[in-house]
Amino acid sequence: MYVTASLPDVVNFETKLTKPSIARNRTITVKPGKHLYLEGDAAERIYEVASGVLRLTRIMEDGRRQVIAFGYPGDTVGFPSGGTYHTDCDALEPTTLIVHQRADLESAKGNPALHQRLLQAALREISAMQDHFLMLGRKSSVEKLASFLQALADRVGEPLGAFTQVTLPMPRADIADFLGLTTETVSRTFTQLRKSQIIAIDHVNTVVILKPLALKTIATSDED
Amino acid sequence: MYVTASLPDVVNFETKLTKPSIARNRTITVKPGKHLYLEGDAAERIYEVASGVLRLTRIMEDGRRQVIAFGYPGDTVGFPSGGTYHTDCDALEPTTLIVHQRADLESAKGNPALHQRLLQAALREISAMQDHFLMLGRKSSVEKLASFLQALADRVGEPLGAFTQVTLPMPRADIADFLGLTTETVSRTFTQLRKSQIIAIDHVNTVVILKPLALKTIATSDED
DNA sequence: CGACGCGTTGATATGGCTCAAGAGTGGTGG
DNA sequence: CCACCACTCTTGAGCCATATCAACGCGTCG
Repeated sequence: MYVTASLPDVVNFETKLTKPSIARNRTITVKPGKHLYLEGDAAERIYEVASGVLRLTRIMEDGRRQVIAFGYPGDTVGFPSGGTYHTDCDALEPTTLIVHQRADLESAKGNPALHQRLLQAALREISAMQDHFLMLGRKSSVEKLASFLQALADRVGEPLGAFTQVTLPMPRADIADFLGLTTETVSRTFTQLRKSQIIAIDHVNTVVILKPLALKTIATSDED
Repeated sequence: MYVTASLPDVVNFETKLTKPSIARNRTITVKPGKHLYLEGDAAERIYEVASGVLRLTRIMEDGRRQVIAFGYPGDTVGFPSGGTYHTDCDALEPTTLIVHQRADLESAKGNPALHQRLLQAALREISAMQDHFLMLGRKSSVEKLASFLQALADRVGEPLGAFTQVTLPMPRADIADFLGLTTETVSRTFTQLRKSQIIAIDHVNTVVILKPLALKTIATSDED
C-alpha cells in the first residue's frame, strides 16, 4: 500500500558478533531505497545505525508525507508500540545496522547492559522529538532550515579549512517533509541563506557553513 | 525565567500506598496553575496521572510556546533524558498523580513489573508523538482541530443522549499552541465546525459531537 | 542525444496570522 | 444582588509567509 519495495530482498544478513557485552547481535546492510520495515509490521527487531543514514516516514492516504526523523550513526530506530512499527523506514544510502531483539529492550533478563542502552536510546528519542515539535509548530521556514543545518553540523559536520561542511544525503523533498515545508520553499530558503553569505552550496548536497554564529542565531532565535 | 510559580509549594505529598505490585509509590496532588516540574529540573520522578489533566509545554526565549502534550488519566509524564526534564509541566485542573522513582524506569532491579509498565508507557509515548508530527507538519487547521476533538472524544468522551460530549479543560490558547495555530484560528475553526453542524458548543469548554462520522472523516482525510 | 529526475526560480493564490474591536464569562466587592 | 472589572473568546479586515502552479536548467543515464 505505501511502497513498492518487496520485503524479502530488503536485507542481507551477516552473522557477525560485535562487542562481547552486546553479544548475539547481527549486522545487516540496507541499500538505498530499500525498506527496513513498514508501518504496521510486527516489530521484532530494533536497529542501531552503525553507518549510513535512514529515513523514517509516515504517509497519509492522500500522499501527504511527514519525515519523522533521519537515522544517523548512533541513532536507534524501530521502537515498537503495541508490537508493531509506527513508521516506514528505508535507507538513504548504504546503511549498516546492528540488530537487536525487541526482547532486549522490553526485558532486562537477557542482557542488562544492552537493555539499559536501548532504554536510554528510547528516552533520548522522546527528548529529541519534543525539540522537533517546537520546530514544526512554531518556527518560520528560515528558522527551520537553520535549525536543521545546525543540528546536522553539530552531529556530522566535517571541518573544511576554517569552516564546517555538511553533506546532505537526502533530497530537498525529504528536508521539506521533515520540516513541514514544500520543496520550493526549502529551495528558496537555501538560496536566501546562501545570498546572505551564511552558507555556501558546493554541490547540491554539500553545504559549507560560512557564518556559524549567524546560523546559530537564526536557528535559536527562539530556543528556550 | 519561564514561570511565576515557586517550586516549594507546588506539591502536597501524601504517604499512601497503592497496589502491592506497585508498592512504595506515593500520590501527590497538583493544583491548577502549579508546576509539577520545569524544563531543566533534575528528573528524579516519573508521574502517572490518576485524575485531572496536565499540560506539558516547551517555551522559546521570545515567548513562542508549544504545548507538547496534555496528560490525561493513564498517561505517564516526566520521562528523563540526560537526567533532566525537557518540558515544563503544570496542571490544568486539580490533578492527582502516582509518583514513581526514576530508578524504577531505568532499572529493573527494584520492581520488574513497574519497570515494565513505565517502559511500555515510554514506548507508547514515542508512538503518540509520531502521530502528532503528522498533525503539526501536514494538516490544515480544520484537520488539526477535528483530529484533536476526535482524540479527546475517543479518550475521555462522555455519552450525552445519542451524542458524545467532550469537556475541554484547557483554554483556546493551549489548543492553539498544541496544534501550531493561533487562538483566533482555533476559534474560527470551532465556529466553522459548529456552523456545519458537526459539533455544538454548549458552554465554551463543552463540545458535543453531532456528526461523529463527519468529524472522523475530516480528522483522517489523511490518516495512513 | 534525448529523457527523466531533481533543483531552482518566477508569478500568483491563499490559509492562517496580525491587529483591532466587541461579546461572553466569571469573580469580587459594595 | 448588582455593578464593575479582568480575562477569554469571537469576529472582522487586511496582510504576509508559504503553498501552488508553471517554466526552465542541469546533471545523469540509457
